[in-house]
Amino acid sequence: MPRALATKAKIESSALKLFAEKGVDQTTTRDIAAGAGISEGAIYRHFEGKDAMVHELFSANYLRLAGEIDELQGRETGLRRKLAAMVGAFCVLFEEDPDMFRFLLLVQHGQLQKMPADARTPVRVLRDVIEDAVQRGEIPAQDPDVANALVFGIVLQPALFKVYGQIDAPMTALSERLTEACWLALSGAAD
Amino acid sequence: MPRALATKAKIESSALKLFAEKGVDQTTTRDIAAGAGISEGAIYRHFEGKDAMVHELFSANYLRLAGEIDELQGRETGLRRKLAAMVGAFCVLFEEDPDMFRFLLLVQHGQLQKMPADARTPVRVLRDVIEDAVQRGEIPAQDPDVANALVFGIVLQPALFKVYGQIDAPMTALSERLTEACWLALSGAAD
DNA sequence: AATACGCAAGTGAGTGTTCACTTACTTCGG
DNA sequence: CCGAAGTAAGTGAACACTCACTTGCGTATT
Repeated sequence: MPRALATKAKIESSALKLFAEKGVDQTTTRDIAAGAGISEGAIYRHFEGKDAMVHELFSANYLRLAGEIDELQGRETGLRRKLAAMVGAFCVLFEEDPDMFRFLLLVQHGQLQKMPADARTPVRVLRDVIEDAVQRGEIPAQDPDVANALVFGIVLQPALFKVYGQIDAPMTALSERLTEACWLALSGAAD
Repeated sequence: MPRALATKAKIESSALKLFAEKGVDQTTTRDIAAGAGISEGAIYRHFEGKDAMVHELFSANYLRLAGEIDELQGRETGLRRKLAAMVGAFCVLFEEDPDMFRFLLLVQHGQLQKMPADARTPVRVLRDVIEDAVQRGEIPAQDPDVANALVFGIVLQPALFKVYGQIDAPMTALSERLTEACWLALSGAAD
């Protein structure tokens, strides 16, 4: 890896960790530099500023997550199997890098609006899957945005509880339970 | 209302609105004073500081919410009816004061840890209801924390989507749909 | 193969601004 | 008339960002 990219990666990893730990506003550029083992000024060789850094970090990780979920979902047929694949992937990724999810959950409030309207986000990926399932008659007709929210809630809230230490079990152990809950919530719609 | 209480209420309402709109860190004590129509110094006659104000605001509203939900739940018998009462109350309260919920959702990350461990929070209220239902054999035995997370996710995520403008329908219109989803998620447990 | 050159990367001591909070003083109400 | 409530101009600290300078690396030249 070229020197520049290596440094940028060190900055990103330090920032992500600190942001997840203390929040963006409580993390200073000094902290980030110290964590990365470089000087404060060096940050500005790689990022336009702190805000741009947060946005870049959010956008890259959020879209990558969408891509991975979309990829896995595309390999399966039928809503039930697609759900299992997506939920399973989310759980594995969460266990692999909890800091990243904590960061995404933490800053989403401010960042979601800054995403281009046509961006392929996790929200859009899931929405498409649900609309397709309705079209095929796999689940009853229902408001796709509400259905979307139900699935997101069922998956994200346990992750949040895990972050807060309110759930001990690893997310991967909950994968099937969550998939089943999503399936029931979507098939039992009386909309 | 005595003058002092009236002023404090004006400060609280201004702060809550601004916090919900721009986030705590992007809201200055100046903004709050301007919104309340008083001088900046006056804030410090009523609050120890900004941090204390945030905590007070969070804690009071969070516990009041728990109290109201608990009250309503206590009047019903059977998990199904208790869920309907709690979800319904949440939806009505959300419509009445969306800023407050946006505020609670926004600052919870930082504030939840500061709550005393024995505080009667919404999380505890719901947990008790679920454990009781398991005890009575109304739903299968299951991890109460996971069950808790499912219900919270099913109710909160649609509210979040509403805050983000991703759902148009008023929360009150979703009340029954959400109650049903909670019920299905809890009864269909294969834990 | 050795040297010189140019530029990207890195440094760290500023710098100006913003902001929470203070203080000395005034006004109001019972 | 006294104490609580309110004011407005500070004050100091923190912080994102800059700038003048140095270091290190790839490449071209001899």
